[in-house]
Amino acid sequence: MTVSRVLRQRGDVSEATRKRVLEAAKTLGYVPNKIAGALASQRVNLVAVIIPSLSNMVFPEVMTGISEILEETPLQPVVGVTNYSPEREEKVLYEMLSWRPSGVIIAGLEHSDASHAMLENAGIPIVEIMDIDGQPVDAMVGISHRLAGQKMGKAIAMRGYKKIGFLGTKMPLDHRARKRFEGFTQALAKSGLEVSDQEFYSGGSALAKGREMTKAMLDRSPDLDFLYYSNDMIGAGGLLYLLEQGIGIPDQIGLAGFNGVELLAGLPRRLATMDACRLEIGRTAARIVAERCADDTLPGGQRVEMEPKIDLGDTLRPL
Amino acid sequence: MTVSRVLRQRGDVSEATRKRVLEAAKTLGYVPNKIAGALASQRVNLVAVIIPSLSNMVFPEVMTGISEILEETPLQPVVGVTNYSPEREEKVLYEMLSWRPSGVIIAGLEHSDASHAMLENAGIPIVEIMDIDGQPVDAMVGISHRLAGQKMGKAIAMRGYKKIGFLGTKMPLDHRARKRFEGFTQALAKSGLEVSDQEFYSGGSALAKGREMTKAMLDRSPDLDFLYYSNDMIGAGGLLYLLEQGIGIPDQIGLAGFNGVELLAGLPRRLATMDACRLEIGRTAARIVAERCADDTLPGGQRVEMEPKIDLGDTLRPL
DNA sequence: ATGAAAGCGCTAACAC
DNA sequence: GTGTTAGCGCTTTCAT
Repeated sequence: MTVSRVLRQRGDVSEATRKRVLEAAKTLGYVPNKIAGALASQRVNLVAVIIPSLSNMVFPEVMTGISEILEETPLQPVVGVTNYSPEREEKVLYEMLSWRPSGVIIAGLEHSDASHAMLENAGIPIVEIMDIDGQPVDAMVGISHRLAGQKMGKAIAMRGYKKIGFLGTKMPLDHRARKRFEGFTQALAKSGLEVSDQEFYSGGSALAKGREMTKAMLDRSPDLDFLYYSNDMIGAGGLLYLLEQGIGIPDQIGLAGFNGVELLAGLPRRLATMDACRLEIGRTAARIVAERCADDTLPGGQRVEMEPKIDLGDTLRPL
Repeated sequence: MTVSRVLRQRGDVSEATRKRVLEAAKTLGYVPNKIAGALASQRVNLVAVIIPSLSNMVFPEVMTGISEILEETPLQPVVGVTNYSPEREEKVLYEMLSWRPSGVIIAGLEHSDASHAMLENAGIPIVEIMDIDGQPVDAMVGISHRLAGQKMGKAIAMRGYKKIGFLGTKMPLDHRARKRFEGFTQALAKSGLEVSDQEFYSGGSALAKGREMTKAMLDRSPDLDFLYYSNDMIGAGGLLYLLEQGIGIPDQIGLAGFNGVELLAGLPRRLATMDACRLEIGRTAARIVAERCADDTLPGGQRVEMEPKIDLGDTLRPL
């Protein structure tokens, strides 16, 4: 009836009745039932955001970018967390799709067959984020992690480091970390270098792990002159450890991490790192979804590649 | 029809037809429409989780606890973020309630009148988390931040520190930080002490801010012998700064933070802190919601107080 | 064990 | 400008 019209502020309603309705709604504590509304209108202003984790700075920052943009639209983000498990991703995706959201923003390009099928058939804008080394279902926005690894590998080789150690997460399912590593070794190979030692961890405080792993690796391979960490948090742990040991940075040993987490700003020495453009990725993905929801004649398949910028910090020797 | 029965695996369905239905569903790529289901059944397996922020370790950990418990139930968490703004909280709450969730888990005890009214009238289990210094709408689980502040104040006074500085967030809306501060000054007062200097920040990298603020404060008040930080991140920044300056910790200056973030484990010195029981709070809140959803004859009004445990670390002098 | 029918609380399209 | 009506795609209840 008319009530619906005023609550949705559309159509022509006289000022008088609108006032009456609004007042009645307030005194009755009326909260519209979106379920019924959505069913009737075949419209749900929810955007499913599916990410692997909330506990490492990176995805919260992506979320910030997404929320920021969606705030100016009728759309609302709903997050689902997969813990880097394809099975959970499948389940979460299924759950979310069954609410018929207006769009999906999902981290990564690799999904199980079933997830892939769901995304293909959803009939809504799908934006795969973070990574662009692969084939998207629809739109994608991110950086090339392979390139990011290459850039860092090249920067290290150019600076004359020779004996390089790699420290990372033991995450066969973190495809982006894997691609970075691949790019990294590739770039080293071009300069005739290779990774001399490596160590992987899982779980626990990243800062503490970085410290332990660094100690373990240097005890084992004291001749290393560079340590490349797969994320800034373990890199920070390593940095603190080396500083304590009085090891010369960046001459005796150089260091680099990945991510550009703002945490680093407070460290005694600025760790070299590479910005993953997380905020901008979130914003761009949200913008794509918002635009395509607003105008469904728009074509899909957008591909936005961001440029991962290297931040030299103080832990690489000068050229 | 029958299809509904097999998909929901209830009622008596012959094995033969079940097979047929399942097969058909798979080949058609059928995803049930939860909207229609929810409307018809008046049941929505969603739990609204409303928190102020995702970017400081603390709420992700609460989320972990919640997810962990809900995973074993049909319930699913849906998070909304308020950025410590009562207006946004109101909006987020309204949005979420209009989806008729099965329960609400919301951070804090202070809400706008409108939010309060919505919570009271929602007719579903409401669990207010983190804080127990106040009057809950329904259930609450958390710690007493006032007590946490008091405990730390007492510990400091007992150890003979006299000139105490406080460094915290400039967050008039972070009621928990405020209550901790109140408890803290109260405990100091009991020993005839007071906060000699204080400084507040907002925004930016907490680690860097901790460093800057510590420098600023010590430049201004060089005679301070204790610094109490409202969170571990700025505390860690301060610790790193003091260590660099070669200041004797904990003798010349003692330090303490708040939260027990696992980050600390990797620092060169263990910052004294106080555990806020975040994981356990998330778990308990989820358990309450799950139980009450499963059996709606259960009474409400649960009150669970956790014990904030002090962790002496290495930055308080011994008794 | 299966089918039929009546809603759930809205929106959309159409009368008035 | 306002009221009326017919669904939206399920679940539920009641027949068969």
